[in-house]
Amino acid sequence: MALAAASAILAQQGLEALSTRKVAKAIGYTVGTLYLVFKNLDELILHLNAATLKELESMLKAESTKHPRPHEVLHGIARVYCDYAKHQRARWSLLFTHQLAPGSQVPAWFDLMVRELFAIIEAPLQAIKANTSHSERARVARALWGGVHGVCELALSDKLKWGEQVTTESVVEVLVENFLAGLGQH
Amino acid sequence: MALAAASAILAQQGLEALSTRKVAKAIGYTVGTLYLVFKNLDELILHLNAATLKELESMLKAESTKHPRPHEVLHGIARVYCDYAKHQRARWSLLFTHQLAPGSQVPAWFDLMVRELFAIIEAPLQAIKANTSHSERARVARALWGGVHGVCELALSDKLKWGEQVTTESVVEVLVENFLAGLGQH
DNA sequence: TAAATTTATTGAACAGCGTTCATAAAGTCA
DNA sequence: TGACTTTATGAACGCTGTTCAATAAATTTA
Repeated sequence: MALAAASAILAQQGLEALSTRKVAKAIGYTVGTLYLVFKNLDELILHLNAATLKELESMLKAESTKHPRPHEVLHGIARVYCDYAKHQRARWSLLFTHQLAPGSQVPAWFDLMVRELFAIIEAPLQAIKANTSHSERARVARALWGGVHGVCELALSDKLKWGEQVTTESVVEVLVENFLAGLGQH
Repeated sequence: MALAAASAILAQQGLEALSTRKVAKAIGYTVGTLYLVFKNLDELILHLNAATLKELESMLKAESTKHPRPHEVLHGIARVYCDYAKHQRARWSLLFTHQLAPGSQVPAWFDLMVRELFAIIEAPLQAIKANTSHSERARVARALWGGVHGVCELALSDKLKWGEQVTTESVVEVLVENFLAGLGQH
């Protein structure tokens, strides 16, 4: 209930509007009660982020099966990723904006979810470049995905300051296209 | 004074610790006075970000002159960018974390600074691929830089979940290397 | 110099935030 | 019914951004 309410607040009122009191009120309880379910707001956000990761994962996996060739798979999931970021802006932002308190670290099960997401990208990369070491494949996947993510982030927050005929999709396209072309060359 | 104090707070106590009261106290004034200088916290941050952009610009420009070949220039400034992000974490984060209130938009002089930063990246790209249209060059520069930025961001906030032998620099290296290789191919 | 006016500064106030905790209500079992 | 456990409350604390009438200081005018 709390997670659904939080998700709704994010969708309707944005990142900044998310607060324990609003979530509590939305589900008909008081703040104190919410703190019996979640240790603190960070933990609530963590679980919300987990749900977001799950959603993203299923969407990317679905897209993966649509294309026969690995290049198309990567272009496809990049596009899906951008779309998700655009349409679920606040929820997506929360994934990255949220930085946990210094000292504490993300639980292992969350780490695992992230790794599984990266596995979706590593698979077609493996198909493009076979016989690469595990760490090399991880490096390439993270370079590509960090890249796609960065373009989405800057584009959505309007920080790339491009002209009008330049769209987010076309920039992501350029990034993936050139990266994969370069990858095939080596 | 206020900007210097804010910068110090960011460096010593991190992003979250930045508040109008702390800045005011640090310069020996009360909150009210600070609001006579800046309309609100957003405006203070805007000016702080402008200073950050200036600093970044001069560092990237300095690095640009160090290398004769455009490939080396781009690798060099990518490295400088990562270093800056790593060592001035909070200030750098503030550049991107900070999202202005809905409706209002960044002033024109700030936009111009961003465009000038991108010009530093567009120059070596122009050398690599001459005879490309203005908008195409803008697209390529933003794809590359969005990418480098994304890798830095995810790496610094520890969200890429790679193994231990994978460093931030090596991932950025992979991204730039492959992108430029692909660019040369087309 | 004295008064008038402008400028600079204050500090209290408001609403909201995350978080805690003694208190109270509701449910369970003997 | 009484004892015990679970569930929920709401007031409180210290923090946040922001505003604004009141005050102090500096400057200008008479």
